[in-house]
Amino acid sequence: MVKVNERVFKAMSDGTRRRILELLKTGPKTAGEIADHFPHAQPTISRHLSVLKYADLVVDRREGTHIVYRLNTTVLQEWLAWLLEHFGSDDRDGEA
Amino acid sequence: MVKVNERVFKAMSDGTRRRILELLKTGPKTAGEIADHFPHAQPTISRHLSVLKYADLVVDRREGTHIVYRLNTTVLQEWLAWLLEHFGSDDRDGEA
DNA sequence: TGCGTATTTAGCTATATGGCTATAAAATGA
DNA sequence: TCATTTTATAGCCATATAGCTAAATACGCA
Repeated sequence: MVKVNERVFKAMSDGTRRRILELLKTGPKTAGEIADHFPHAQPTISRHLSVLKYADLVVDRREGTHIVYRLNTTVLQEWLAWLLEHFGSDDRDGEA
Repeated sequence: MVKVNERVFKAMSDGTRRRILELLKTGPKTAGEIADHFPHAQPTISRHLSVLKYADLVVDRREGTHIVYRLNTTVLQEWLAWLLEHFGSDDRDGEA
């Protein structure tokens, strides 16, 4: 069983996926709207979305014909917190 | 020309390399000392070190027979800052 | 049911990655 | 110079990744 954290690192290691996440920061978007922002074929973006979903970084919900993706802010923030905990500079006040 | 940031993401996407960085947080180590901490063959660790070096996350210095690796704290911190800027939660005070 | 739209899945290719063993290279000391 | 130690490089293999096109699936509506 792969830890979520590991999947998040893999998901974040691709520039297109990071740009998808940044795009989703502006609000939920359908798969098609997302694909329109990138120079790749639509199935390519679909695959990126599934990687992001596997990492739990995004959540999808069907709405009629469309599938709407939105950021899973919680996982993203938890990942950032993990990073800071492990690699953040230790020059703060209450450092144990 | 690949941006450093991109290389950092790639470098960080591997668990062994992240553990090498965590190890180096405890202070500089020779390549051999680092390799001793992992269940992989020495050349495998050497390759991981070169990936970290390519991302500028570590710096090496020859000391006689040994090669001492140390964290490049600056790049790591700048990467974290970039991450926070792009993906950090915006629910802080002075948000523009 | 049948059609059109939206999206995913399948299947392919090319390249990248991470592991290994064997070998090379650099420094030291006899 | 030669042997020893330390580390890197070369070369190989298996798997993963990212891209594509073509086909399948899901839904809404006539």
